[in-house]
Amino acid sequence: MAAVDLSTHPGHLARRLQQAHYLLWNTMVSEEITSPQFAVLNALVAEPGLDQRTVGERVGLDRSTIAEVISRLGRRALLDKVRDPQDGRRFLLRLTDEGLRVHRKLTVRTARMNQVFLAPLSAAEQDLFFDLIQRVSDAAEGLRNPGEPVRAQP
Amino acid sequence: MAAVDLSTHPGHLARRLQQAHYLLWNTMVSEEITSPQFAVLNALVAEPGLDQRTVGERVGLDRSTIAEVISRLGRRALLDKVRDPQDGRRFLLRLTDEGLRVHRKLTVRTARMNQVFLAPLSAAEQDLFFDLIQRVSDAAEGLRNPGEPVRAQP
DNA sequence: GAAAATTAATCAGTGTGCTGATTAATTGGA
DNA sequence: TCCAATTAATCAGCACACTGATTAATTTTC
Repeated sequence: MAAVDLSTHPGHLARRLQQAHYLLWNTMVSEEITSPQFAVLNALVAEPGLDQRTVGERVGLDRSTIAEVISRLGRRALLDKVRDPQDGRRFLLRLTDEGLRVHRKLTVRTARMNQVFLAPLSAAEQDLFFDLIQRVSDAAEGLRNPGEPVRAQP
Repeated sequence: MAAVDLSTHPGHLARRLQQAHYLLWNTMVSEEITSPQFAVLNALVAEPGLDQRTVGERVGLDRSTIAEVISRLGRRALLDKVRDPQDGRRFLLRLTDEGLRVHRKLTVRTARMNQVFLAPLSAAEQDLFFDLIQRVSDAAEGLRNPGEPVRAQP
């Protein structure tokens, strides 16, 4: 009888939070385009012509996952993939007109969904929510690459 | 040029948080047993003899996912699966001695990992972190089944 | 300028997570 | 009692997510 209370385990809470979000996304935003796919579209709106690896970096997806996400978006004709003439290893990515249109539409719906999702928190609590999660994520991310300290001492 | 700032999108933050957790789990807890697998072991320590569906309910995994997780734990001989003689549809689940041993070992390591993961937050902030995430998750969960209000009026 | 190191993308393999359809067993009602 | 509804589990199909190995192109180094 040495069971643990999972409600004090951040990993468990993170998974539950993502599930809750997935649910709401599906009902309020889109059943075709997923949240990571929207993140990729958004990155390419901000910086058209990025290569695949860099897009992955921007949205926090590894090389394999980003490849699949991009191939799906390509299949739906939401983006174009062109070999970089300067560097034959790279593919340069750019949204199609349809991709831009979808991004615009989902931006509106996503904003509405976020409001509903965060409605149980006051404005001050919402800020705190972002801040706390971001600090924990950043710190864990920092443990990954010990070669790049957050602040180097002289 | 209508790109959005993803750092104010709870879904994006939830995904990043889970990634960060996954990373730390792998290095500090186990490369074989995943966090959801540990959650299942933990549920069966708390309530031995549960059926598959109920375990899924306890840890927040749907019928398909819980089936695969359990089949993996069974393959590793961490739990036993026996037909319920009372109800031939159910399988009753119970940890093996090895399953108990693994749960004990991982409980210690998980506690250590959680400390490291939450280290960037003060004790008060950690409480807040749990509270905010839980409230958002619970509220979204509540939107799912409108037939079960949180508090019924008499 | 050719060999070595690096880098972008892909592939194979594993695991989580969801939905819709199906199968098998149990329960409830006419 | 028998037929209908419900329920537990499985299966097929899709999508995300990571690692390690491979391939192809570029850059570095000697």
